[in-house]
Amino acid sequence: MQMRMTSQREIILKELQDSHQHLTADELYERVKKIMPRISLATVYRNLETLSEAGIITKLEISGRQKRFDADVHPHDHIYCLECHRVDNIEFDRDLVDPAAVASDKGYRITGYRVEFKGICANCRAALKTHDDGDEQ
Amino acid sequence: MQMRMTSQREIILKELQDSHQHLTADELYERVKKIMPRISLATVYRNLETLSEAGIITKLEISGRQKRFDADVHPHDHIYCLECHRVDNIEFDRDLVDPAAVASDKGYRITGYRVEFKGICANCRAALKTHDDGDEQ
DNA sequence: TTACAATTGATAATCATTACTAACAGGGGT
DNA sequence: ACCCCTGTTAGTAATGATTATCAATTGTAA
Repeated sequence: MQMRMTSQREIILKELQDSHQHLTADELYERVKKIMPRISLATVYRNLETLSEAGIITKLEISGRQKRFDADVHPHDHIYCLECHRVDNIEFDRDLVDPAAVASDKGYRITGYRVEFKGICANCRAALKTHDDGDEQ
Repeated sequence: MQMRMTSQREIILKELQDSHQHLTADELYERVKKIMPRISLATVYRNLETLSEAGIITKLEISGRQKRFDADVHPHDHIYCLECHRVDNIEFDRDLVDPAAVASDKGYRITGYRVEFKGICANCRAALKTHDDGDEQ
């Protein structure tokens, strides 16, 4: 992906880096506006997308925009397909993760955690293989 | 939380259970409409919320509605605060999780995973302690 | 059987994000 | 210097998911 490092892009990136936080597009927009008052919110969104496609930053997200609901309430984890966005339960030995051993340094009281795998489901693997020979995401 | 098991609520729950899937509100709405054609999408949303508050179903979600961006691209995990929705990096030994050992049964090709802790951050713990003596979520 | 609170359907409003569009900017090449 | 090409921008409209509002309905309990 070609990408010119425009001044807008540079400021957005620098503000995110300097923040040492996980900012939303909106929060970043507010910060960048202080430096470049005429910048547009759309520009912030567009450049965050571009920068994360280029691997310069990371977008934190879950499977898609819509929330999903699960009638199974016992603690378990999930895997979702990057292609079709389906979500499946997954067997994963949760004893491997010890919340107590984590992040006491941050001062959090941990009440739970989830492990979330992503990949390509069987259906989509087959579909991709037929016409495209599956290289994705 | 008090809650009458209304016919709408019952059908919504049953459809979700019978599906053995992780449906979105919209998908569930489409299914429920076949049984109760005059039901409103808002009712579906409302009852999914109510049922998950009651612990009868689970809502799959990440910290809030907005996406967040991270200038740190090395593989790492996150913890977020249920109160104020802040997100912090977390040190977690990712070698504990072996993607290859997971979910081959489902036919997925796994390309990555995240571990996401939730809890109450130090700030919010302090704030809650002063007036409410912290019982939450 | 009246009286109150919870719930519903319908729809408006909100929020986050994406799409659109006309204007602008920065190279080449000529 | 001039034109052309493409990427990018600001501004704004449109979209999609979710939540809020509200009058009407229902269930429950006195």
